[in-house]
Amino acid sequence: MGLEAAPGALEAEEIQARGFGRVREAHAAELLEDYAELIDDLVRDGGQARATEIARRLGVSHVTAVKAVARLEREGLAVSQPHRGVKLTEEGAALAAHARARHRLVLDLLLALGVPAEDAKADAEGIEHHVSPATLAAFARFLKGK
Amino acid sequence: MGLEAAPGALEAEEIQARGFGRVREAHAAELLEDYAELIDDLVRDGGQARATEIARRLGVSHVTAVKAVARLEREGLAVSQPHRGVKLTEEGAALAAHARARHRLVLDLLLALGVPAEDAKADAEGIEHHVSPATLAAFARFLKGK
DNA sequence: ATTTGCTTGTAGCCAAGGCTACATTAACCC
DNA sequence: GGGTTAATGTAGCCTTGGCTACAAGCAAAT
Repeated sequence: MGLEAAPGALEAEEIQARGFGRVREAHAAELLEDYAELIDDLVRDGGQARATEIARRLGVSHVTAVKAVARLEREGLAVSQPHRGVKLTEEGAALAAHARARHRLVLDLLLALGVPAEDAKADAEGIEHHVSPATLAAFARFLKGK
Repeated sequence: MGLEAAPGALEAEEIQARGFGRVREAHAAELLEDYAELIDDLVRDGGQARATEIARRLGVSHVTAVKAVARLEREGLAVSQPHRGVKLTEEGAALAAHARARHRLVLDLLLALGVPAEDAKADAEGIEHHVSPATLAAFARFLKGK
């Protein structure tokens, strides 16, 4: 593979495969982003992000939340002390900020296109993780030019 | 939970949790959709959908593709004979048609918003699975009114 | 200071979606 | 027909993201 004739068709297939690969990577990243974003939210308007609270907001068991937090720590995005909640590191906060901005933009776009608020909120949650910078830029352009 | 005061805040949290739950469900469904769509493609313009070819297009090992096909069969979406390729059942074909239409619409929307073709293709692959009927309808409306 | 109750932690399970390495089977070309 | 090559299948492993059930810790009320 790689040095054949008929480059058109082959390229298209490779782009397709790459696309799927990208989706798989996005999935791996999205959990971290969701957790980071939520922790940031909780700290902002509560001062603390407790595992139980995180679990409740995400609709998962506390164990799942704790495991996810452990993963955040492993990746250097958060720190937590046993009974004193979770805090984001600088890197984690940056990730959260980025995710939040993207989320906001996606949501605004959906609303601008006339999607009902509830659906827009729910869909934005899923869509945001699959929006490349190029697409995000296009969204921003559209919203500005409106 | 459920009978407290301050219904506003609680409701918002529940909507959030529901949104995340929806995303998780979408993930479980999307693999099936991707495979169904691809199999449909391959059968259309090749007559056959072989496991190896599916694997190549998706950028995964043949084993992974075979396992996914087995899951499609388990769910009644496809049938396959050992060395004679995979075919979609009626239900599988319906799923594929639905996924294809949605995919097309998402892609068209991205293109209409000025996203470069390559990025649009890659992003559509990820976004399509998180677009609710309401959002899809809004996309269609926008494209028509353009 | 004890009890009671919420929050954390631990153990052990499951399915999905990946992989590599090895075995088998079909197909095609002499 | 026999052999080579490519497609399938099988075994066994890993990680993620879920779960339940049980154990331990902290805090607050009596």
